[in-house]
Amino acid sequence: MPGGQRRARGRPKADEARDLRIELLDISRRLLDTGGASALSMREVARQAGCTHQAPYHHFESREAILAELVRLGFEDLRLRLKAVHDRADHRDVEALLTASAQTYLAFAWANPGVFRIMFRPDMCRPEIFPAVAEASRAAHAELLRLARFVQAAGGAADASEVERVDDALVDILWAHVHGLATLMLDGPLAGRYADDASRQDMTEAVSRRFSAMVVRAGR
Amino acid sequence: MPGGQRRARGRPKADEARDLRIELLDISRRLLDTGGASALSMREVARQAGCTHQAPYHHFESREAILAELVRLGFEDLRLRLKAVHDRADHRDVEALLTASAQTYLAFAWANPGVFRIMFRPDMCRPEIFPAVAEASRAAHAELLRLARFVQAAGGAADASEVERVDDALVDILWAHVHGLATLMLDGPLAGRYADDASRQDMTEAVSRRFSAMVVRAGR
DNA sequence: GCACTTAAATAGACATTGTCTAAATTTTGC
DNA sequence: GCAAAATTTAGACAATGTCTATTTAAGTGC
Repeated sequence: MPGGQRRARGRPKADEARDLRIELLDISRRLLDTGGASALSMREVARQAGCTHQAPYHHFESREAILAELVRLGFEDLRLRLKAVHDRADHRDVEALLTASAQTYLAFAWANPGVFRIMFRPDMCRPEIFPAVAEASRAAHAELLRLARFVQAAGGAADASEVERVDDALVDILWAHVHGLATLMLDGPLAGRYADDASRQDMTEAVSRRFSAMVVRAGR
Repeated sequence: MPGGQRRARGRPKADEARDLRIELLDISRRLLDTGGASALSMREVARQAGCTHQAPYHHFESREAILAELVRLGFEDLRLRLKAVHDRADHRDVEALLTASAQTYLAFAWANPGVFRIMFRPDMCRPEIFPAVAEASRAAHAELLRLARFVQAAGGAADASEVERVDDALVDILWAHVHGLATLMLDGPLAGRYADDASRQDMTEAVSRRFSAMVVRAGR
């Protein structure tokens, strides 16, 4: 028991209260970013939060529940970012919309590497056990479907709202592109090339532009 | 100690010898496929192999070393598959070559889901600690670079061997596409659509074809 | 204002895990 | 035939996830 004043045994008094839940999430995110999923241990989180190893259990049912909440928030964040791009965009320029969306996806992955890495790993936080995660994932996916509809409409020169049957292959191609790029940028053989912020910006822009042009040209 | 005859304490006699190393790898692969990385514990492997929890340490330095070997073999397998496609292909039809390569990548991921999932996770088996893994990864990457060279040559109507400066953005797009698709097929929102073998075949073929056509058309 | 419930934390225990060290037994090289 | 290497069992340890029990403070109904 080195120096640090021992916390009282029961519920803390009102004036020394804090939102441990938020703190735990922040610490977990940091651990995930710097050391990967294996670095996020319940006890390490507790240690960094300055509480006993059991305190977190009052706020989260289990270690997996912490991951689940982070993933849920991650999908929600991603969805909002994509939605913002969509809402602000000039819908007549589908190529620009596509480019901006791709860059947004990549920016999200870069800003939240730890969470991004587990967002698509059902073994890390099982969607059947955490339905809120599944729902958030669906919602983010829906945002991408909306984008695909616009791309399709641009190809067929129709209005986006009139596109009924979404072209699955196109959606797959779009999603796979950004997702694959994000993965490779973080952990793959491209990691080195995306080291500093400036070059990463350049790269993601170049690739996104090139890809969008390809897709739109193919649609015509 | 239920029924099962206890193994002798020292080195086993020659007639009851077995290649424990191979057995451990097989068991590990199975655990990885069915339960994810967290299901692969040193002790569970040992249990399934019918030895004590320390026996595996003679064949692998650590748990991570087992993962490293599986990943190394995975990259080697992937490289050989891609090389086989390349060597057998009609190089005048770049679009077909591209489609076949993409399908090969997806087929590999589908056949080795457990290993594939950790092949691009440097936190699971650190390349700086296992240089053989880094090398195998580089070699597989090189195979993809070769493919990109052909695609570029087709665009410029030049010979593949004359392509000097490889177009980074193009390589990124190619790799990202197949990698993203594989990830989403295994764990992402596309997982459901790729449930049975037949539909998966159809899907991967359709998407690969569509994508290849896009890329080749953009090159012209 | 007081009893009761709920909230939020500490404390201790347990099984499981990765890995270290030691010991045992067999095969192999000379 | 004997020392060295190979292959295994056995026991110990610290760290982890989580269970139960306990303690104290905050809210709630009468």
